[in-house]
Amino acid sequence: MTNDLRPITLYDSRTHKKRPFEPQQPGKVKMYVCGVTVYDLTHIGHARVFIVFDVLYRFLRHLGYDVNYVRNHTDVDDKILKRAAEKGVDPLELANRFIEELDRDMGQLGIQTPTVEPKVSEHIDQIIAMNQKLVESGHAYEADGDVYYRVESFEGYGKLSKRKLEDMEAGRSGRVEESQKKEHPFDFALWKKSEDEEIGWDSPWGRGRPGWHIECSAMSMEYLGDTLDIHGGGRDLIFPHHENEIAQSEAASGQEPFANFWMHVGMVNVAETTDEGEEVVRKMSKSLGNFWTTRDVLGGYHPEAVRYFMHTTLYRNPITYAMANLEEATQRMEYLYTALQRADKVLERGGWDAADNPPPGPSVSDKYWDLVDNFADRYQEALADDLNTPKALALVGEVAKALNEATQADAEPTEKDAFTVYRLRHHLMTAGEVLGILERDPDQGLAELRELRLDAMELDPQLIDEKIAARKQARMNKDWALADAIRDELDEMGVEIMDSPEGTTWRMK
RNA sequence: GGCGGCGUAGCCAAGUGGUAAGGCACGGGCCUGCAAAGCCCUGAUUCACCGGUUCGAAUCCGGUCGCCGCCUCCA
Repeated sequence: MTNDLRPITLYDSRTHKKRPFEPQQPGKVKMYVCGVTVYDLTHIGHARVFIVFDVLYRFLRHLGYDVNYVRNHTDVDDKILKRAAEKGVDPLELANRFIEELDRDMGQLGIQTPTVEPKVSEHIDQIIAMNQKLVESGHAYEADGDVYYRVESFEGYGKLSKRKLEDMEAGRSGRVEESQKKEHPFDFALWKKSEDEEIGWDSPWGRGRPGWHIECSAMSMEYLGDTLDIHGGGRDLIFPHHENEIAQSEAASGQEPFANFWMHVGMVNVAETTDEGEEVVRKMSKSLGNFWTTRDVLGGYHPEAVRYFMHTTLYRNPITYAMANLEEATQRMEYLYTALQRADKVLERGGWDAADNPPPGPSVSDKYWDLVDNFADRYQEALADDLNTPKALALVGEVAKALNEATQADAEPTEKDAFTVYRLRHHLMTAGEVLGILERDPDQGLAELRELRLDAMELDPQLIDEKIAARKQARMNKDWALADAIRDELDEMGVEIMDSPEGTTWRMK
């Protein structure tokens, strides 16, 4: 029954506190996440946000919640118009192209498709209707074909970002839009007049296009109603984007709050060396030009390694993108897949397999009884605490270690041993499903992981296989000197070999 | 100037009142023809610093220092 689903706790950045998450309708979650303005390839800051909410989406459904997850594409925006003009292409075509690129990258990362992915260009009517409502109620005003939100008309303005209009220094960031048309410097555009050559739609205020913030209000309310259970996005959207969404949405609907929980994902930082040779860690951003595209990162690292890396830090904290961290994550993925591979081999040795012919239960070795029995609960508890993925990974590591320990022996396993391995393996797989890792067959996963490094070093796997075959021959002849020489040769190529009863496997160092 | 966050072992990183998870690196051992992989053992009397509250604080309060983010492009 939906009423007795496991409760979870989430940190709400509006109230700056963790509190029990209670959807308005028991068991049904309305979640809206701000997507990307599609005028370029995504960077890994975007990827982090997508991964975080993907895990939340997976976890809620894992617990049995019914989740209505809406994540938008902003396909009408001045940055898109600018880029399209530079390239001499149609803005919507440009946007669609980058939506396709985004889908490709996020698909590779194993991001599950949200329930709805609305586009601004397909919701112009809703945006105009909301603007009309705001103008009629005095929260917005028309000025020479533009429509502006009147921030002073909304008492709660600043409640999310905890700032007061009078405390803010207009122009502090050097990005204030000069406009004589506005009544107040912080009034923001709901609708912008379009010049003839610009994209535009007819409206009560003439031909124009939506401003930046209004689309999220209009589209979230279209699909999820006046009050969202969860609204998420990157931390840098708190002000002004989410602040403005609150002002628009609450003023338009008369309902408060617009969202019960605000979740904000920490920034991805990048370490750089200054001209003085100093190491500094700064936020990755387009304007600083220090960003890595998702595409580039996936060219060098496995998608599951990228996900693992993202899970090593709490989603609210900043994370530093660095090669060493991605390499460590890669190593951990290899460790986890190796544990699964060992489990499969042990089951096979006993005449069973995990899929069609599992070992009979329910008896489990005493040593692992607690772990097998409590794992699911402990794992859920970790994630139910505001998505504590580092803790979840610690538990995953615990199961993998137990699995490795339980598969130390080369002997044929007893029924009890095999069933223990089978259960531990199952837990590891289930845990992986929620985090979006370990979704490949172990052999496949390991092959993919090493393939990226193979490519990086421009090595031919066939050559490696040949050398391993030669070494096998030498070992059968007990020509240890030759066998070791071949191994050293492989080692210099960065190839590490592992002998086991089932034969020799290898991986990239 | 305003608002917010962070500072935990060599490195990464959980823990927010009950006596410091986990990972990487390092060292020792088991296994191995030798290795690797895997397994076992090993590391903070201590959580930036100072003071306070408390039977008890990394966790709460006050102050100091350092770093970062936002203040209408930003995930």
